Amino acid sequence: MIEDMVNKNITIKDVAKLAQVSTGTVDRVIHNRGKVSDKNLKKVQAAIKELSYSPSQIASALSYRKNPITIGITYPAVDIDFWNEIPLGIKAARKQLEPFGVNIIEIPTTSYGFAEQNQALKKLLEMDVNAIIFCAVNDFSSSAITPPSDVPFATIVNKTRTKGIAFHIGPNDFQIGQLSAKLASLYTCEKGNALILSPNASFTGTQERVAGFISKINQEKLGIEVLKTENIEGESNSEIKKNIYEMAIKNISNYPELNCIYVTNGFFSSAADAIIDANKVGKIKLIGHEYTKNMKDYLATGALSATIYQHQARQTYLAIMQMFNHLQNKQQLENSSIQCSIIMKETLSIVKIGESDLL
Amino acid sequence: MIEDMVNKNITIKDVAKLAQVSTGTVDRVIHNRGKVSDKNLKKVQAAIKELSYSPSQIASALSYRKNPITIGITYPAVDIDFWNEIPLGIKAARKQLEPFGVNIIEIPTTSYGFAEQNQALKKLLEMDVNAIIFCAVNDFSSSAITPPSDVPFATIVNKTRTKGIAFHIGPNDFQIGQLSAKLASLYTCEKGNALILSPNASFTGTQERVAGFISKINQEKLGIEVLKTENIEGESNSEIKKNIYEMAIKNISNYPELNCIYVTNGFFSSAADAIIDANKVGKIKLIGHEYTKNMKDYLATGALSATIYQHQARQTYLAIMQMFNHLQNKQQLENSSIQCSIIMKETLSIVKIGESDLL
DNA sequence: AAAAAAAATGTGTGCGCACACATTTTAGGA
DNA sequence: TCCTAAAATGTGTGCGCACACATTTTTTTT
Repeated sequence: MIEDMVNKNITIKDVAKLAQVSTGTVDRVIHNRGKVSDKNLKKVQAAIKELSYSPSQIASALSYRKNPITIGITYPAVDIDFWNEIPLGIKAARKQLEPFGVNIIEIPTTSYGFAEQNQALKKLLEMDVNAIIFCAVNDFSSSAITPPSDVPFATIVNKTRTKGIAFHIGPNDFQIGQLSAKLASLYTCEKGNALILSPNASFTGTQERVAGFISKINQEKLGIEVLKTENIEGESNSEIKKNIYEMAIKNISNYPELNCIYVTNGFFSSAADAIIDANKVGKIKLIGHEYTKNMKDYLATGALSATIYQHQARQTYLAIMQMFNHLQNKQQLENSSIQCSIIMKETLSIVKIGESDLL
Repeated sequence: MIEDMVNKNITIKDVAKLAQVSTGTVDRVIHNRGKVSDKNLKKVQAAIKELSYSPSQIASALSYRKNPITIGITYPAVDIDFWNEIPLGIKAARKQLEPFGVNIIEIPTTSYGFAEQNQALKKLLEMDVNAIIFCAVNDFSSSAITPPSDVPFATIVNKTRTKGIAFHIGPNDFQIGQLSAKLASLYTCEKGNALILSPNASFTGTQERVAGFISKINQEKLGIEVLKTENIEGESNSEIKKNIYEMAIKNISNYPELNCIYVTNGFFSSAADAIIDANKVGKIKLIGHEYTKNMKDYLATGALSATIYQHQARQTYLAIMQMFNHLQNKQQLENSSIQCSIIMKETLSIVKIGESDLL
């Protein structure tokens, strides 16, 4: 009774003693290394249960330093604010895991192409990483990308239908599409005539958002009519931006009643420019996605009303941390959706961005 | 050159070797234990810098287990959803820090009273805690509560003007008051006639929120007129709720043009009930604060439009973690504001609540 | 100048685990 | 039954640090 009060740490030794075996045997049981007789296996398992023993993470980590864990991550290093956040998450995870002797290898790709992504994956596997985090963009259910079978493989940002994925962390794009519709409704006082501009419309996330947006409108009396939906593609970012701008200008003049534009990703600024140039600031409400460095002015003037931000740095950080906990402490892997934030003029200083965003 | 490639861990031994002293001396320098000659002090500091050495957290933690860190926390265990979240944050921190041998002692108080809070503080100090987290409610600038001088003392939830506080983590109440005003404006299409109900109006946070709300309206053309501001007090929660309800009913009948109620804390449900009973659902928009278990129905029917939630569990968790990092790794302490979330029908499944909210 | 006190410095052990390696036990074959 | 291979079990070392304690050096006192 009194001994119970003394919060003595249960160690592998205690287990060994109770099970009447050596610490080596206990170790073998814990790590499923085999080479243990049935009799002792059961005794040790019983002892572990009775003492409710769990290995000390730090002692374990200290010991592991001899052959450290390596986690690989690949992502598109396309120079827009969206992707620039990924390395911030990596940096934070690296800092936190460095004392644990964890090695994080990052291989950025210069494009969204499957070929380059596959090459990056191959490189990581050649470097004998213990796990891989993959920034998904296109849905590669077509098996353009094949997750390795021997190494845990997780995705962030965009969900895919591919088999063999250990876990996924990302936004629920359908729901944030619905939320976008609600914001559009609020900003237009339930009298909205909306244009949907969908850049990179082939990406899974984009499609989900549009679906969510439409579904919400049909499902509830939000007072929004979608006048037109434009899918916008382009070879380069600048081309996409140009096309968005032109498409916005065109539709603004085509539809005098237009009072709302929904841009389904982080390219909203081109639409904002169009609204400004068409002298429609305040008259046309713009709803978009993500956080960009230059959005502050757009918010201040009202050229942009609100965006929904998916905290990419946090996604990255969480994925790495979960992978680490899995490798080191055998924690189970599970999908989780990331919490998204509404960014408006009034929340700009409340929402945490990028690195400041991790906890 | 080639040696640089081998990512050898720099240890205290390497530092000792370079500085031509023993590891014991290096240890003394690192921990400011004194008893080191000036000459050696400088040599060691130089060596640490040259090797850019930083102690291994895990090895340190393992060693510390001999006399573990204890963190004390006290909070009002008043049985409302708001305060019920604090223990969730404690639980999560405890789980994460348990392998580090950290002890977390919690002393709930049954009231908001200074007397009981002081008693809890005293108890914690008697138990030789290494740090204290204090859930502030009233501003105790009047020195009703005196932070101990020898133990780091942090506050969460409400900011106070008291001296000697190591750091504070909490919402920026003025800003969320401003955001509330914006939401009120959006939901009333810039044609708002608002009633402010301010329960526990003596609390710092409440006052700040009202100030933010009013300031935002005056500062921008939000199209809201505040018809009346009611400060509501009461001896018990049930009395406060009753008073809110009655005050709402009274004002609803007094002001036929009333179409918006702002409740400055988590007691919004009484106002929602009043709106329902007055048959004004949809006509009067209700903006409140925090998350409560029963809010889902209010949101679904439209009796409640939106609240702003301050993630109390996360505040608690972050405060404990920061304190731990300070004690164990000498990390510097700093104030930080918590990210708040807008809760509306459309975000209910996106926002993370309570325990699920920590990362 | 020797003795005593104080300051500075060095040494060694344990924290709990992982894993290589040594030793013992058991099973299999002659 | 004895010998050998295989299976099972036990032992010991290092991971990097904190801290008690032992030892050495310097300063002060007589």
